[in-house]
Amino acid sequence: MSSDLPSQKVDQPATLATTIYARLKADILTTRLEPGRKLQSRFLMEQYNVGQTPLREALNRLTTEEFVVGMEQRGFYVKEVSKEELQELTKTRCWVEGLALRESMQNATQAWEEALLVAHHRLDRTPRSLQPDTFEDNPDWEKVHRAFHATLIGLCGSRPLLGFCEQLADRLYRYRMMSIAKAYPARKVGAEHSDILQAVLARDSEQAVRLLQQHYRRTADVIYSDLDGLLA
Amino acid sequence: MSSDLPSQKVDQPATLATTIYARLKADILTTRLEPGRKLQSRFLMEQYNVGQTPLREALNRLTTEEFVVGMEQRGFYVKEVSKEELQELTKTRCWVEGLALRESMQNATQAWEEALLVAHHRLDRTPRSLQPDTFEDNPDWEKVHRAFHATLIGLCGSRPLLGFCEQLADRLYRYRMMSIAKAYPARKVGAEHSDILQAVLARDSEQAVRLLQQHYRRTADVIYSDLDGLLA
DNA sequence: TAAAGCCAAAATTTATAAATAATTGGGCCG
DNA sequence: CGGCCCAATTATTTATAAATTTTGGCTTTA
Repeated sequence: MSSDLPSQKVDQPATLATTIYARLKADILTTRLEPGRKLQSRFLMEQYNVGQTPLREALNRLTTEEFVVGMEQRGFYVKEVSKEELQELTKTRCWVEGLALRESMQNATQAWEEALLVAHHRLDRTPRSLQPDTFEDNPDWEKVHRAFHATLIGLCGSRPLLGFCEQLADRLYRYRMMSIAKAYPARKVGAEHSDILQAVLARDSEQAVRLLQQHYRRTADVIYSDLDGLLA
Repeated sequence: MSSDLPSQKVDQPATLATTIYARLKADILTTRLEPGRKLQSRFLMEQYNVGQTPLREALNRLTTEEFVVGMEQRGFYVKEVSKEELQELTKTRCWVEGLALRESMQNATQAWEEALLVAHHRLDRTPRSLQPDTFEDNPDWEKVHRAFHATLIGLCGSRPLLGFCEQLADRLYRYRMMSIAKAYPARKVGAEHSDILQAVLARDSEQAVRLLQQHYRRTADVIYSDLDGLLA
Protein backbone atom coordinates (compact mmCIF):
# COMPACT_ATOMS: atom_id res chain seq x y z
CA MET A 1 0.00 0.00 0.00
CA SER A 2 1.01 3.60 -0.33
CA SER A 3 -1.16 5.05 2.39
CA ASP A 4 1.80 5.78 4.67
CA LEU A 5 3.89 7.64 2.14
CA PRO A 6 3.26 11.30 3.00
CA SER A 7 3.89 11.32 6.75
CA GLN A 8 6.73 9.31 8.26
CA LYS A 9 5.76 9.87 11.87
CA VAL A 10 2.73 7.71 12.22
CA ASP A 11 2.00 7.18 15.87
CA GLN A 12 4.31 9.68 17.52
CA PRO A 13 2.55 11.53 20.35
CA ALA A 14 3.33 14.91 18.75
CA THR A 15 4.62 17.82 20.77
CA LEU A 16 2.93 21.19 20.86
CA ALA A 17 5.63 22.59 18.63
CA THR A 18 4.80 20.02 15.97
CA THR A 19 1.09 20.67 16.28
CA ILE A 20 1.41 24.40 15.97
CA TYR A 21 3.83 23.92 13.09
CA ALA A 22 1.23 21.92 11.20
CA ARG A 23 -1.52 24.41 11.92
CA LEU A 24 0.57 27.38 10.86
CA LYS A 25 1.64 25.62 7.69
CA ALA A 26 -1.93 24.76 6.82
CA ASP A 27 -3.06 28.31 7.46
CA ILE A 28 -0.30 29.70 5.29
CA LEU A 29 -0.87 27.28 2.42
CA THR A 30 -4.60 27.97 2.38
CA THR A 31 -3.81 31.71 2.57
CA ARG A 32 -5.88 32.10 5.72
CA LEU A 33 -2.64 33.79 6.68
CA GLU A 34 -2.17 35.87 3.59
CA PRO A 35 1.17 36.32 1.78
CA GLY A 36 3.36 39.05 3.21
CA ARG A 37 1.50 39.24 6.51
CA LYS A 38 3.56 39.96 9.56
CA LEU A 39 3.55 37.14 12.09
CA GLN A 40 3.71 38.90 15.42
CA SER A 41 4.43 36.66 18.35
CA ARG A 42 1.82 38.20 20.61
CA PHE A 43 -0.89 37.83 17.99
CA LEU A 44 0.00 34.22 17.22
CA MET A 45 0.28 33.29 20.88
CA GLU A 46 -3.28 34.28 21.60
CA GLN A 47 -4.59 33.16 18.22
CA TYR A 48 -3.27 29.63 18.64
CA ASN A 49 -3.10 29.51 22.42
CA VAL A 50 0.51 28.49 22.84
CA GLY A 51 3.57 29.80 24.62
CA GLN A 52 6.39 31.48 22.81
CA THR A 53 8.75 28.53 22.88
CA PRO A 54 6.78 26.07 20.73
CA LEU A 55 5.63 28.98 18.60
CA ARG A 56 9.13 30.13 17.80
CA GLU A 57 10.19 26.55 17.16
CA ALA A 58 7.40 26.19 14.63
CA LEU A 59 8.30 29.47 12.94
CA ASN A 60 11.92 28.42 12.70
CA ARG A 61 10.98 25.17 11.03
CA LEU A 62 8.77 27.00 8.56
CA THR A 63 11.63 29.38 7.86
CA THR A 64 13.94 26.66 6.55
CA GLU A 65 11.12 25.49 4.32
CA GLU A 66 10.63 29.03 3.06
CA PHE A 67 6.96 29.23 3.93
CA VAL A 68 7.94 31.92 6.39
CA VAL A 69 10.65 34.55 6.00
CA GLY A 70 12.55 35.49 9.12
CA MET A 71 14.06 38.96 9.13
CA GLU A 72 16.69 38.89 11.82
CA GLN A 73 15.65 41.03 14.79
CA ARG A 74 12.60 42.12 12.86
CA GLY A 75 10.31 39.17 13.23
CA PHE A 76 8.66 36.75 10.84
CA TYR A 77 6.52 37.26 7.74
CA VAL A 78 4.49 34.95 5.56
CA LYS A 79 6.45 34.39 2.37
CA GLU A 80 5.34 36.62 -0.46
CA VAL A 81 3.98 35.29 -3.74
CA SER A 82 5.07 36.47 -7.16
CA LYS A 83 4.54 35.56 -10.76
CA GLU A 84 8.24 34.86 -11.09
CA GLU A 85 8.17 32.33 -8.28
CA LEU A 86 5.09 30.68 -9.73
CA GLN A 87 6.95 30.20 -12.99
CA GLU A 88 10.12 28.96 -11.36
CA LEU A 89 8.27 26.50 -9.17
CA THR A 90 6.28 25.19 -12.10
CA LYS A 91 9.30 24.82 -14.33
CA THR A 92 11.17 23.02 -11.59
CA ARG A 93 8.27 20.74 -10.87
CA CYS A 94 7.98 19.79 -14.53
CA TRP A 95 11.67 18.94 -14.67
CA VAL A 96 11.87 17.02 -11.46
CA GLU A 97 8.59 15.17 -11.56
CA GLY A 98 9.20 14.34 -15.20
CA LEU A 99 12.39 12.69 -14.13
CA ALA A 100 10.76 10.99 -11.18
CA LEU A 101 7.86 9.66 -13.24
CA ARG A 102 10.22 8.19 -15.81
CA GLU A 103 12.12 6.39 -13.07
CA SER A 104 8.92 5.31 -11.40
CA MET A 105 7.65 3.75 -14.60
CA GLN A 106 10.94 1.95 -15.06
CA ASN A 107 10.45 0.36 -11.64
CA ALA A 108 6.78 -0.30 -12.25
CA THR A 109 5.21 -3.27 -10.53
CA GLN A 110 1.76 -4.67 -10.76
CA ALA A 111 0.97 -3.54 -7.24
CA TRP A 112 1.97 0.00 -8.16
CA GLU A 113 -0.20 0.10 -11.25
CA GLU A 114 -3.09 -1.15 -9.19
CA ALA A 115 -2.48 1.43 -6.47
CA LEU A 116 -2.40 4.13 -9.14
CA LEU A 117 -5.66 2.89 -10.59
CA VAL A 118 -7.27 3.03 -7.18
CA ALA A 119 -5.87 6.48 -6.46
CA HIS A 120 -7.28 7.73 -9.74
CA HIS A 121 -10.63 6.16 -9.08
CA ARG A 122 -10.87 7.92 -5.74
CA LEU A 123 -9.90 11.20 -7.34
CA ASP A 124 -12.51 10.68 -10.03
CA ARG A 125 -15.19 10.06 -7.43
CA THR A 126 -14.44 13.02 -5.21
CA PRO A 127 -16.15 16.24 -6.27
CA ARG A 128 -13.92 19.29 -6.55
CA SER A 129 -16.52 21.55 -4.99
CA LEU A 130 -19.08 20.79 -2.35
CA GLN A 131 -21.62 22.69 -4.41
CA PRO A 132 -22.19 22.20 -8.11
CA ASP A 133 -22.47 25.85 -9.19
CA THR A 134 -20.51 28.05 -6.85
CA PHE A 135 -17.13 26.85 -5.61
CA GLU A 136 -16.86 25.60 -2.06
CA ASP A 137 -13.61 23.82 -1.41
CA ASN A 138 -13.91 20.11 -0.71
CA PRO A 139 -11.00 19.30 1.60
CA ASP A 140 -11.10 15.62 0.64
CA TRP A 141 -10.35 16.43 -2.96
CA GLU A 142 -6.94 17.86 -2.25
CA LYS A 143 -6.06 14.76 -0.23
CA VAL A 144 -6.88 12.31 -2.99
CA HIS A 145 -5.40 14.61 -5.61
CA ARG A 146 -2.12 14.71 -3.73
CA ALA A 147 -2.23 10.96 -3.24
CA PHE A 148 -2.65 10.39 -6.98
CA HIS A 149 0.32 12.57 -7.90
CA ALA A 150 2.42 11.10 -5.09
CA THR A 151 1.70 7.59 -6.28
CA LEU A 152 2.74 8.49 -9.80
CA ILE A 153 6.29 9.28 -8.75
CA GLY A 154 6.35 7.07 -5.66
CA LEU A 155 8.49 4.35 -7.19
CA CYS A 156 11.30 6.62 -8.38
CA GLY A 157 13.58 5.21 -5.72
CA SER A 158 14.76 8.44 -4.11
CA ARG A 159 13.33 9.63 -0.84
CA PRO A 160 15.18 12.96 -1.04
CA LEU A 161 13.64 13.60 -4.44
CA LEU A 162 10.17 12.69 -3.21
CA GLY A 163 10.64 15.09 -0.33
CA PHE A 164 11.60 17.84 -2.74
CA CYS A 165 8.56 17.13 -4.91
CA GLU A 166 6.33 17.31 -1.87
CA GLN A 167 7.75 20.70 -1.01
CA LEU A 168 7.18 21.96 -4.53
CA ALA A 169 3.62 20.68 -4.34
CA ASP A 170 3.09 22.52 -1.06
CA ARG A 171 4.48 25.76 -2.37
CA LEU A 172 2.39 25.58 -5.53
CA TYR A 173 -0.72 24.63 -3.59
CA ARG A 174 -0.83 28.11 -2.15
CA TYR A 175 -0.91 29.61 -5.62
CA ARG A 176 -3.71 27.28 -6.62
CA MET A 177 -5.71 28.27 -3.57
CA MET A 178 -5.46 31.91 -4.56
CA SER A 179 -7.22 31.53 -7.86
CA ILE A 180 -9.26 28.36 -7.48
CA ALA A 181 -12.59 30.04 -6.87
CA LYS A 182 -12.24 31.96 -10.09
CA ALA A 183 -10.78 29.14 -12.16
CA TYR A 184 -13.15 26.46 -10.95
CA PRO A 185 -15.77 26.57 -13.71
CA ALA A 186 -13.24 26.85 -16.54
CA ARG A 187 -10.91 23.96 -15.93
CA LYS A 188 -11.50 20.32 -16.92
CA VAL A 189 -8.83 18.76 -14.80
CA GLY A 190 -10.41 15.35 -14.57
CA ALA A 191 -9.67 14.49 -18.18
CA GLU A 192 -6.02 15.40 -17.75
CA HIS A 193 -5.64 12.99 -14.87
CA SER A 194 -7.33 10.25 -16.84
CA ASP A 195 -5.03 10.80 -19.80
CA ILE A 196 -1.99 10.55 -17.58
CA LEU A 197 -3.28 7.33 -16.07
CA GLN A 198 -3.89 5.86 -19.51
CA ALA A 199 -0.39 6.68 -20.68
CA VAL A 200 1.14 5.15 -17.57
CA LEU A 201 -0.90 1.97 -17.87
CA ALA A 202 0.06 1.80 -21.55
CA ARG A 203 3.67 2.06 -20.37
CA ASP A 204 4.30 5.01 -22.65
CA SER A 205 6.81 7.02 -20.60
CA GLU A 206 7.32 9.80 -23.10
CA GLN A 207 3.62 10.44 -23.39
CA ALA A 208 3.01 10.16 -19.64
CA VAL A 209 5.75 12.64 -18.84
CA ARG A 210 4.57 15.02 -21.51
CA LEU A 211 1.00 14.92 -20.24
CA LEU A 212 2.07 15.39 -16.63
CA GLN A 213 4.16 18.43 -17.51
CA GLN A 214 1.38 19.83 -19.65
CA HIS A 215 -0.97 19.38 -16.71
CA TYR A 216 1.27 21.44 -14.42
CA ARG A 217 1.92 24.05 -17.07
CA ARG A 218 -1.75 24.57 -17.82
CA THR A 219 -2.53 24.96 -14.15
CA ALA A 220 0.19 27.55 -13.82
CA ASP A 221 -1.04 29.44 -16.89
CA VAL A 222 -4.53 29.77 -15.46
CA ILE A 223 -3.18 31.01 -12.14
CA TYR A 224 -0.71 33.32 -13.85
CA SER A 225 -3.38 35.33 -15.61
CA ASP A 226 -5.51 35.49 -12.46
CA LEU A 227 -2.57 36.72 -10.45
CA ASP A 228 -2.61 40.09 -12.19
CA GLY A 229 -5.83 40.96 -10.43
CA LEU A 230 -4.91 39.31 -7.15
CA LEU A 231 -1.61 41.11 -6.70
CA ALA A 232 -2.99 44.54 -7.61
CA MET B 1 29.75 37.77 -10.36
CA SER B 2 28.60 34.71 -8.52
CA SER B 3 30.24 35.37 -5.18
CA ASP B 4 26.93 36.08 -3.49
CA LEU B 5 25.11 32.94 -4.58
CA PRO B 6 25.37 30.72 -1.50
CA SER B 7 24.16 33.05 1.25
CA GLN B 8 21.30 35.46 0.64
CA LYS B 9 21.55 37.29 3.92
CA VAL B 10 24.65 39.35 3.48
CA ASP B 11 24.70 42.06 6.09
CA GLN B 12 22.02 40.91 8.51
CA PRO B 13 23.14 41.28 12.13
CA ALA B 14 22.48 37.58 12.85
CA THR B 15 20.69 36.46 15.96
CA LEU B 16 22.12 33.95 18.40
CA ALA B 17 19.80 31.30 17.04
CA THR B 18 21.23 31.76 13.55
CA THR B 19 24.79 31.67 14.84
CA ILE B 20 24.30 28.53 16.85
CA TYR B 21 22.46 26.98 13.89
CA ALA B 22 25.48 27.55 11.66
CA ARG B 23 27.90 26.19 14.24
CA LEU B 24 25.85 23.09 14.88
CA LYS B 25 25.44 22.46 11.18
CA ALA B 26 29.17 22.80 10.61
CA ASP B 27 29.95 20.49 13.50
CA ILE B 28 27.53 17.87 12.21
CA LEU B 29 28.75 18.03 8.62
CA THR B 30 32.38 17.70 9.66
CA THR B 31 31.35 14.84 11.98
CA ARG B 32 32.81 16.62 15.00
CA LEU B 33 29.35 15.71 16.22
CA GLU B 34 29.29 12.13 15.06
CA PRO B 35 26.31 10.44 13.38
CA GLY B 36 23.74 9.06 15.79
CA ARG B 37 24.98 11.07 18.74
CA LYS B 38 22.37 12.23 21.17
CA LEU B 39 22.09 16.00 21.37
CA GLN B 40 21.24 16.66 24.99
CA SER B 41 20.17 20.18 25.71
CA ARG B 42 22.26 20.52 28.86
CA PHE B 43 25.39 19.35 27.08
CA LEU B 44 24.88 21.65 24.11
CA MET B 45 24.01 24.64 26.31
CA GLU B 46 27.34 24.52 28.09
CA GLN B 47 29.28 23.36 25.03
CA TYR B 48 28.13 26.34 22.95
CA ASN B 49 27.31 28.75 25.75
CA VAL B 50 23.74 29.56 24.81
CA GLY B 51 20.36 29.40 26.43
CA GLN B 52 17.79 26.82 25.55
CA THR B 53 15.65 29.10 23.38
CA PRO B 54 18.13 29.78 20.57
CA LEU B 55 19.42 26.25 20.92
CA ARG B 56 16.02 24.66 20.39
CA GLU B 57 15.34 27.01 17.52
CA ALA B 58 18.54 25.91 15.83
CA LEU B 59 17.75 22.24 16.41
CA ASN B 60 14.29 22.71 14.93
CA ARG B 61 15.73 24.28 11.81
CA LEU B 62 18.21 21.46 11.44
CA THR B 63 15.38 18.99 11.87
CA THR B 64 13.51 20.16 8.79
CA GLU B 65 16.76 19.88 6.85
CA GLU B 66 17.23 16.36 8.17
CA PHE B 67 20.67 16.96 9.62
CA VAL B 68 19.10 16.32 12.98
CA VAL B 69 16.37 13.86 13.83
CA GLY B 70 13.88 14.91 16.45
CA MET B 71 12.21 12.07 18.32
CA GLU B 72 9.12 13.62 19.80
CA GLN B 73 9.39 13.80 23.58
CA ARG B 74 12.75 12.05 23.42
CA GLY B 75 15.10 14.75 22.28
CA PHE B 76 17.33 15.23 19.27
CA TYR B 77 19.94 13.06 17.59
CA VAL B 78 22.48 13.64 14.85
CA LYS B 79 21.13 12.01 11.71
CA GLU B 80 22.57 8.56 11.13
CA VAL B 81 24.57 7.64 8.06
CA SER B 82 24.01 4.54 5.99
CA LYS B 83 25.21 3.02 2.77
CA GLU B 84 21.66 3.15 1.47
CA GLU B 85 21.40 6.88 2.03
CA LEU B 86 24.78 7.46 0.43
CA GLN B 87 23.55 5.67 -2.67
CA GLU B 88 20.24 7.47 -2.75
CA LEU B 89 21.81 10.87 -2.29
CA THR B 90 24.36 10.18 -5.01
CA LYS B 91 21.79 8.87 -7.45
CA THR B 92 19.59 11.88 -6.81
CA ARG B 93 22.46 14.29 -7.19
CA CYS B 94 23.42 12.76 -10.51
CA TRP B 95 19.87 13.09 -11.79
CA VAL B 96 19.24 16.58 -10.57
CA GLU B 97 22.60 18.16 -11.25
CA GLY B 98 22.69 16.48 -14.65
CA LEU B 99 19.45 18.25 -15.40
CA ALA B 100 20.66 21.52 -13.95
CA LEU B 101 23.94 21.44 -15.85
CA ARG B 102 22.15 20.83 -19.13
CA GLU B 103 19.92 23.84 -18.49
CA SER B 104 22.84 25.91 -17.35
CA MET B 105 24.73 25.19 -20.56
CA GLN B 106 21.68 26.10 -22.59
CA ASN B 107 21.67 29.50 -20.91
CA ALA B 108 25.44 29.87 -21.16
CA THR B 109 26.86 33.35 -21.45
CA GLN B 110 30.39 34.51 -21.92
CA ALA B 111 30.49 35.87 -18.39
CA TRP B 112 29.43 32.50 -17.04
CA GLU B 113 32.10 30.60 -18.96
CA GLU B 114 34.68 33.03 -17.68
CA ALA B 115 33.44 32.70 -14.11
CA LEU B 116 33.66 28.94 -14.45
CA LEU B 117 37.18 29.18 -15.77
CA VAL B 118 38.19 31.31 -12.81
CA ALA B 119 36.47 29.00 -10.35
CA HIS B 120 38.34 26.05 -11.80
CA HIS B 121 41.61 27.91 -11.71
CA ARG B 122 41.17 28.66 -8.04
CA LEU B 123 40.29 25.04 -7.37
CA ASP B 124 43.34 23.91 -9.29
CA ARG B 125 45.59 26.17 -7.23
CA THR B 126 44.28 25.25 -3.83
CA PRO B 127 45.95 22.19 -2.32
CA ARG B 128 43.62 19.50 -1.00
CA SER B 129 45.77 18.85 2.04
CA LEU B 130 47.87 21.27 4.02
CA GLN B 131 50.62 18.65 4.08
CA PRO B 132 51.84 16.75 1.03
CA ASP B 133 52.07 13.27 2.53
CA THR B 134 49.62 12.89 5.36
CA PHE B 135 46.17 14.38 5.00
CA GLU B 136 45.36 17.56 6.86
CA ASP B 137 42.16 19.17 5.68
CA ASN B 138 42.56 22.50 3.94
CA PRO B 139 39.35 24.40 4.70
CA ASP B 140 39.83 26.67 1.69
CA TRP B 141 39.67 23.73 -0.66
CA GLU B 142 36.08 22.86 0.19
CA LYS B 143 35.06 26.49 -0.38
CA VAL B 144 36.50 26.71 -3.88
CA HIS B 145 35.35 23.19 -4.68
CA ARG B 146 31.81 24.10 -3.75
CA ALA B 147 32.06 27.32 -5.71
CA PHE B 148 33.13 25.43 -8.83
CA HIS B 149 30.25 22.99 -8.67
CA ALA B 150 27.79 25.76 -7.81
CA THR B 151 28.92 27.79 -10.80
CA LEU B 152 28.44 24.82 -13.10
CA ILE B 153 24.72 24.66 -12.41
CA GLY B 154 24.29 28.30 -11.44
CA LEU B 155 22.60 29.32 -14.68
CA CYS B 156 19.91 26.64 -14.65
CA GLY B 157 17.28 29.26 -13.89
CA SER B 158 15.66 27.67 -10.86
CA ARG B 159 16.43 28.87 -7.36
CA PRO B 160 14.45 26.05 -5.76
CA LEU B 161 16.51 23.52 -7.69
CA LEU B 162 19.77 25.22 -6.71
CA GLY B 163 18.68 25.12 -3.10
CA PHE B 164 17.96 21.43 -3.37
CA CYS B 165 21.36 20.80 -4.96
CA GLU B 166 23.02 22.70 -2.15
CA GLN B 167 21.27 20.52 0.37
CA LEU B 168 22.35 17.37 -1.40
CA ALA B 169 25.91 18.70 -1.45
CA ASP B 170 25.74 19.34 2.29
CA ARG B 171 24.41 15.91 3.07
CA LEU B 172 27.02 14.21 0.91
CA TYR B 173 29.79 16.37 2.33
CA ARG B 174 29.47 14.57 5.63
CA TYR B 175 30.05 11.22 3.93
CA ARG B 176 33.12 12.57 2.20
CA MET B 177 34.50 13.83 5.48
CA MET B 178 34.19 10.37 6.95
CA SER B 179 36.52 8.71 4.50
CA ILE B 180 38.65 11.54 3.16
CA ALA B 181 41.73 10.83 5.24
CA LYS B 182 41.84 7.30 3.91
CA ALA B 183 40.91 8.10 0.33
CA TYR B 184 43.20 11.10 -0.01
CA PRO B 185 46.24 9.45 -1.59
CA ALA B 186 44.23 7.31 -4.00
CA ARG B 187 42.00 9.79 -5.73
CA LYS B 188 42.98 12.06 -8.64
CA VAL B 189 40.08 14.40 -8.47
CA GLY B 190 41.80 17.32 -10.17
CA ALA B 191 41.73 15.67 -13.56
CA GLU B 192 38.01 15.01 -13.29
CA HIS B 193 37.27 18.67 -12.68
CA SER B 194 39.45 19.66 -15.63
CA ASP B 195 37.67 17.23 -17.91
CA ILE B 196 34.31 18.63 -16.90
CA LEU B 197 35.51 22.17 -17.56
CA GLN B 198 36.79 21.18 -20.99
CA ALA B 199 33.50 19.60 -21.96
CA VAL B 200 31.56 22.65 -20.82
CA LEU B 201 33.79 25.05 -22.71
CA ALA B 202 33.49 22.81 -25.77
CA ARG B 203 29.72 23.12 -25.32
CA ASP B 204 29.33 19.37 -25.31
CA SER B 205 26.39 18.94 -22.93
CA GLU B 206 26.15 15.17 -23.18
CA GLN B 207 29.80 14.73 -22.35
CA ALA B 208 29.78 17.33 -19.58
CA VAL B 209 26.80 15.74 -17.88
CA ARG B 210 28.27 12.27 -18.23
CA LEU B 211 31.57 13.38 -16.70
CA LEU B 212 29.87 15.20 -13.85
CA GLN B 213 27.78 12.18 -12.99
CA GLN B 214 30.81 9.91 -13.25
CA HIS B 215 32.62 12.26 -10.89
CA TYR B 216 29.92 11.94 -8.25
CA ARG B 217 29.56 8.21 -8.75
CA ARG B 218 33.29 7.57 -8.37
CA THR B 219 33.40 9.61 -5.19
CA ALA B 220 30.50 7.63 -3.79
CA ASP B 221 32.12 4.32 -4.74
CA VAL B 222 35.29 5.16 -2.84
CA ILE B 223 33.33 6.18 0.23
CA TYR B 224 31.05 3.18 -0.06
CA SER B 225 33.85 0.68 0.32
CA ASP B 226 35.40 2.65 3.18
CA LEU B 227 32.10 2.76 4.97
CA ASP B 228 32.24 -0.96 5.73
CA GLY B 229 35.04 -0.33 8.17
CA LEU B 230 33.66 2.94 9.50
CA LEU B 231 30.24 1.62 10.38
CA ALA B 232 31.56 -1.53 12.05
C1' DT C 1 7.31 75.78 4.16
C1' DA C 2 9.03 71.45 3.36
C1' DA C 3 12.53 68.10 3.72
C1' DA C 4 16.04 65.92 6.13
C1' DG C 5 18.32 64.61 10.22
C1' DC C 6 18.17 63.42 15.13
C1' DC C 7 16.79 61.88 19.58
C1' DA C 8 14.07 59.73 22.97
C1' DA C 9 9.99 56.87 23.97
C1' DA C 10 7.42 52.87 22.72
C1' DA C 11 6.93 48.50 20.81
C1' DT C 12 8.82 44.22 19.48
C1' DT C 13 11.94 40.74 19.08
C1' DT C 14 15.34 37.93 21.19
C1' DA C 15 17.39 35.60 25.09
C1' DT C 16 17.79 33.89 29.96
C1' DA C 17 16.12 31.64 33.79
C1' DA C 18 13.32 29.18 36.75
C1' DA C 19 9.32 26.57 37.70
C1' DT C 20 5.93 23.21 36.18
C1' DA C 21 4.13 19.53 33.43
C1' DA C 22 4.60 15.55 30.83
C1' DT C 23 6.98 11.56 29.21
C1' DT C 24 10.31 7.94 29.10
C1' DG C 25 12.98 4.25 30.81
C1' DG C 26 14.77 1.55 34.32
C1' DG C 27 14.59 -0.83 38.56
C1' DC C 28 12.14 -2.85 42.25
C1' DC C 29 8.74 -5.64 44.18
C1' DG C 30 5.04 -8.60 44.34
C1' DC D 1 6.75 -11.83 34.25
C1' DG D 2 3.91 -7.86 34.84
C1' DG D 3 2.82 -3.67 37.11
C1' DC D 4 4.20 0.30 39.78
C1' DC D 5 7.09 3.89 41.26
C1' DC D 6 11.17 6.84 40.84
C1' DA D 7 14.72 9.40 38.50
C1' DA D 8 16.13 11.72 34.45
C1' DT D 9 15.04 14.26 30.51
C1' DT D 10 12.28 16.77 27.55
C1' DA D 11 8.56 20.06 26.70
C1' DT D 12 6.11 24.06 28.02
C1' DT D 13 4.81 28.13 30.48
C1' DT D 14 5.72 32.29 32.57
C1' DA D 15 8.29 36.10 33.88
C1' DT D 16 11.87 39.08 33.00
C1' DA D 17 15.77 41.23 31.02
C1' DA D 18 18.45 42.74 27.16
C1' DA D 19 18.89 44.32 22.57
C1' DT D 20 17.01 46.27 18.49
C1' DT D 21 13.78 48.37 15.53
C1' DT D 22 10.09 51.52 14.95
C1' DT D 23 7.68 55.66 15.87
C1' DG D 24 6.77 60.35 16.49
C1' DG D 25 8.04 64.67 17.41
C1' DC D 26 11.52 68.18 17.44
C1' DT D 27 14.99 70.81 15.47
C1' DT D 28 17.77 72.32 11.85
C1' DT D 29 18.55 73.47 7.17
C1' DA D 30 17.65 74.40 2.35
